[in-house]
Amino acid sequence: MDEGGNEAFATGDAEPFDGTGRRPITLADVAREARVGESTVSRVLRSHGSFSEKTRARVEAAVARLGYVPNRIAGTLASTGSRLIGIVIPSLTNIVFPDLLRGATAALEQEGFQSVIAVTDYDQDREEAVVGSLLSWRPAGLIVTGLEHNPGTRRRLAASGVRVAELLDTDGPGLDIVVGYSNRAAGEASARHLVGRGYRRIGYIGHDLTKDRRAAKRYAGFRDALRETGMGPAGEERVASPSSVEAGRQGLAALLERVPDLDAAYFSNDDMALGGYFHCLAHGIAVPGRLALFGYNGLDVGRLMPQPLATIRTPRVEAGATAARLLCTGSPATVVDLGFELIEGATA
Amino acid sequence: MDEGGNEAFATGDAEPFDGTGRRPITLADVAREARVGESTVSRVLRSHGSFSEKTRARVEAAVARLGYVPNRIAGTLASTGSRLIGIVIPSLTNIVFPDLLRGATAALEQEGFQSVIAVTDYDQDREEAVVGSLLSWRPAGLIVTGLEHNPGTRRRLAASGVRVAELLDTDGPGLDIVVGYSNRAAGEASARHLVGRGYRRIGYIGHDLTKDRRAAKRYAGFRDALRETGMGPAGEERVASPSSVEAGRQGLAALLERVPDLDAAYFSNDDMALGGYFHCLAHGIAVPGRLALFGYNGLDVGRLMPQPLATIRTPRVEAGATAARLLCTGSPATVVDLGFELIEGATA
DNA sequence: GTCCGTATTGGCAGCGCTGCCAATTCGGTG
DNA sequence: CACCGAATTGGCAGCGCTGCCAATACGGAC
Repeated sequence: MDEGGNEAFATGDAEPFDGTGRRPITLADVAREARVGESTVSRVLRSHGSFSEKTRARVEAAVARLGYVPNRIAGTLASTGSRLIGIVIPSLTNIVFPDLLRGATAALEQEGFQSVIAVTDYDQDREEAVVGSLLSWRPAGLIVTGLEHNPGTRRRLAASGVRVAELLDTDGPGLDIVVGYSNRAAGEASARHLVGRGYRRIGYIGHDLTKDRRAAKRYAGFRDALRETGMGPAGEERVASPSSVEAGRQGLAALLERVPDLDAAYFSNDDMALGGYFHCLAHGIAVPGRLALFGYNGLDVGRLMPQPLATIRTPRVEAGATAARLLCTGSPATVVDLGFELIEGATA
Repeated sequence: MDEGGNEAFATGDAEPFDGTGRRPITLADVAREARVGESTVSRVLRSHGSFSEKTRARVEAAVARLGYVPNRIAGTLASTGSRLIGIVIPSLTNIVFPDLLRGATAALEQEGFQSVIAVTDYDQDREEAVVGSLLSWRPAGLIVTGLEHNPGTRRRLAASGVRVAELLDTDGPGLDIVVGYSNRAAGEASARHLVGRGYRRIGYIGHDLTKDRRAAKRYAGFRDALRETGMGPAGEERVASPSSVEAGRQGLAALLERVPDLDAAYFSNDDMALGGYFHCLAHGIAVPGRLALFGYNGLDVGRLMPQPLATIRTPRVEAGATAARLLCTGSPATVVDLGFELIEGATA
């Protein structure tokens, strides 16, 4: 009607009219603006195939002039594989999973992939649901945590044919790619270390092991290694909540109540151990003279305690990065054991 | 072959053959299997439009038989709006951002949306890049952190017409939806609280404020409030690294070296304050008798220290959830100030 | 039994982009 | 100056799904 007389109507074929937020600009608009074919624009934008320098400049100028943003939804649908990787983690509360995410998203970005994340709250049924949800985005790959999945999840993964990387655990058979370390061995190493340092009344303070399978494996390794020495745990306390500083503090308090002559405490992770340390500080319990403390994960906070925490450092960021890289590069199925490092610290 | 005599081969008319990893199953396959039209399948799967109970059952049976997983890429392209929300955070190292993510993804999931996250490392140029990248997924909305963005980011956001929620800061003009609290007011409240408790030689220990704009605003509020009382900070220490327990410990050590008669330390956040607390423990500095400590964020760990940390609790999870909900429901532009809570603790 | 309004249903044209293939252009070569 | 292989380029058919609209079925009211 008025000037130019158009707007939403893509009437003839000559209505670029990017305007101030009307009809979204498409690749066809760019092609018209640059006076080249659509496929040429596509080639230039993806630096794929051949085109002259002059063409590249024309296309780039048109893109800039129109403020064109490619539509990856359309691009993904048209091409074979997507550039998405789904990441499934049990929790965002425990810093180890953001660490894993950090490694994965950094590597993914480098390879030109984007990540979609989902959280299960340590619930296998929720895992099945979010895996289904992620699969509907037709990702190039999926990163999941641990090796334990319910049958529905396994079936969906298998049926989808999507590559899968299972992280942070190598104690058991994997589906495809496995990147991590042995939680069982970590538990054993912790027990042996404590025994080697002369502790004899060693207790365990853990959280809800039915949900956190990797913590359960560490516990099993710890317990079995202790039994091999003929002693076994001097006492155990399982807090019915997820792991946290608070759970560690309460757990140690409760255990000491029941087993006053404990000389060492093995916690299911560093957060719990930090809670235990706070309990000791608050109650004047000398560490490690009266009670030794041992954690798991090797968090920064443990290193900076007045007495550095004895713990096991796990390569979480590296595991995320490695898994991402293997998925992006289409590695064959494999198991990568990144190992762990025992940190002697000063609390045990 | 065996019982029932079907399985993979829906021998219909032309090679359905889902088989074990062959041609992916599409909605058309389901329609053929259920002997209904494609649009009917679509309607049933989305519970949208009308169809008979008998049809629903037929379709659902076919879906189950074939193990069909809808392709959201195609669905999104065909329909108008996507069910994706992009989330841009500066870091995954500081637990406050996973907290924000937690609130947002939980609310998003409830509304049937999925989140795509990107990390900027506190770099505005990287923010511009990741915003561009997220926009190419044509999200229904974007959640970003803070109010400061470079011109390129603002231009892209405006041009895209996508709804935006800016989080964790209300000190300044927003683009669209703003959910958070005043960092400036938090800094002021901290300063007034310390002054009110009788401290007079109050120092500041912070991290790299050129990148972390919200921490800079807290500092400004803190400094200005102190100046109003006529005293101003007794000393300042800026660690050149991101905030961490280590930075707090080193920062306090350095500041005490220069200003030995400090009677209180205000940290840019709880992680830093925890580091400071560890320094005090390690060096026998009585808290708060000899030195008071004040943090920011209200992390769990602070509450569980032998002496609960004096700090300000911020509603991070709620901010994420609120922003997500406002975006999903298409709320008009608005500013939601969630406020904060001063926790007296025992360290100041 | 006929007719009409409503509940269901199917057909098909795109959504914006990529992959394939044919068409055109460009530089030498003989 | 005609000719040939390589480098560029454009056309167009889908990718799998949704939205629109026409077609059909159903269920009383007459």
